[in-house]
Amino acid sequence: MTLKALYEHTNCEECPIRHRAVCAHCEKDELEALEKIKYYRSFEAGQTIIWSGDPMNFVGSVVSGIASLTQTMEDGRTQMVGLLLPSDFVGRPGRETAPYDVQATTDVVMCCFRKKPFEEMMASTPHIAHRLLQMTLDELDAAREWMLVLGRKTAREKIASLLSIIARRDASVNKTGITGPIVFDLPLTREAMADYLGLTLETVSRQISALKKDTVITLEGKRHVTIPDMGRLMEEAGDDADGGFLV
Amino acid sequence: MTLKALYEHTNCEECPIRHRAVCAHCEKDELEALEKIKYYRSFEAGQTIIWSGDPMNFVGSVVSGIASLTQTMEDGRTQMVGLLLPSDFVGRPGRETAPYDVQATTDVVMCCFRKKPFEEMMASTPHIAHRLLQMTLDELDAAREWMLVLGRKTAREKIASLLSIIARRDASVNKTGITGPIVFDLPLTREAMADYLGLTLETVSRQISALKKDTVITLEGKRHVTIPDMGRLMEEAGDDADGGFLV
DNA sequence: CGAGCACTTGATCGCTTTCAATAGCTGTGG
DNA sequence: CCACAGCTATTGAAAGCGATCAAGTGCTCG
Repeated sequence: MTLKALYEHTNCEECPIRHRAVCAHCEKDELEALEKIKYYRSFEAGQTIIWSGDPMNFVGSVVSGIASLTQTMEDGRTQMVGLLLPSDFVGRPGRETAPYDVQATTDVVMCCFRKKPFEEMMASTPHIAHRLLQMTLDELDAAREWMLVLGRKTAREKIASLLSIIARRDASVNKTGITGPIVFDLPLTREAMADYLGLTLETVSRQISALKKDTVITLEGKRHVTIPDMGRLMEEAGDDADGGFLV
Repeated sequence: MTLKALYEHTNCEECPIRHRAVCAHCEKDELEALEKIKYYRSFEAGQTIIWSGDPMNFVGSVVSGIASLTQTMEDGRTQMVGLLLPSDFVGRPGRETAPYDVQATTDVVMCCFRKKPFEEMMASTPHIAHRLLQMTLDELDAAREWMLVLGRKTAREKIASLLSIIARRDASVNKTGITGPIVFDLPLTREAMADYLGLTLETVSRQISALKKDTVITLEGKRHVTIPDMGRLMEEAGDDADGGFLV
């Protein structure tokens, strides 16, 4: 697999997620120890990385691409409960089986560690445990933010909220200022957006069309989005346009 | 305040949440250090413990009673994003201002630490940091479980889910077996349940009446609930009655 | 050119909300 | 002791939003 080969010999110092991942606070010697037990795996878009209920032999970080955590009810209803971006961590030290499906939404490369050695490292390396705590607290905040979206926002507000999150992340990665138009590609299908937002894909499609008609967004093709006025989008999301960027 | 006096001199060894709270893994000497910086505060039902946006001077554990984390939109829509039971932790080390309102749902007693000394303790006491990581991961799981409820379940299933959670917790606290009827008092008003479930209080009331009519539950007064058949309730919640108790 | 997939759009249905009236309970004061 | 305010909860009727069912578009790939 070409992607895998691409990452096979990357060393941690040059890793694109070095400063944000679970290893962010590690000293040089700690990094070397991690380097010895890490390995890369790549997954194609659509592939299931881990099945809910299966034993988890490894933990790891998303290096590139987007993965999702999904819960499914017996009758097939599904809800996405997490969106994993580069640097996000997968797996819970100490847990035996996976509680959710983990799926590659785009092509994904992960930096993996077998669970046992990683747990041992964690016990002896406070920097890793501390960083993991920080990241988990951030994820908890994000999950709670999303509970407000799921529980109380209208379909239109839900779409605007999702677009605003993706736009903000993109602006922060690309160091684009928050003035002027923001342009990005949607990394999710309509169906994935629906699973994230607790909607049907038809409703997602309709609301995107409506936002387009009202010039809150512009579309080229199905996925390429332009946000002419970020403040406007955040109003549509029901967020306070002032406070929103502090997140 | 009498409640406060009641807890003023409690020592940690006898503390009812000793084995579950953030201090659970502490050794005797670590506990003594914590003991020196702790203090108790009590709050009456309905009181706001912390206002969203306010500086957080302390962190702490719920000793008794129930508190809730709530987010509010500008137009007044509110969503509960966390239910804090005894032993649950409030506050995030390293954070300056509170992201949510924390409200006392019943009378509440908290074991508090000023933030600064607690952060210092945490840095020097891996047992505390490790326990906090565990607890945060558990909360994250609970939040994600709730995202499925909010995003994909019907009103009836939402109510059944909430009742089943409360019933399970009660059964585990009281060491009641899971066979035979379960009896408990609802600690939440209809409005609080609605805020938790992303519903209106009218819908909550209607669905409770419906579950009563269908003998899934029995009510004495407005709050005293009997669950004759837990398996039945879990079916109504849309959960797998087999797997559900493993949580 | 046709199959397959992602997406859009239309029409209708039904669940939850909204608006509104009422009941039951508790505490207060004449 | 009763009247009444204030609160929580229930119930009814109507409206609205998103789901469901269904058809059709546009694109890519064999």
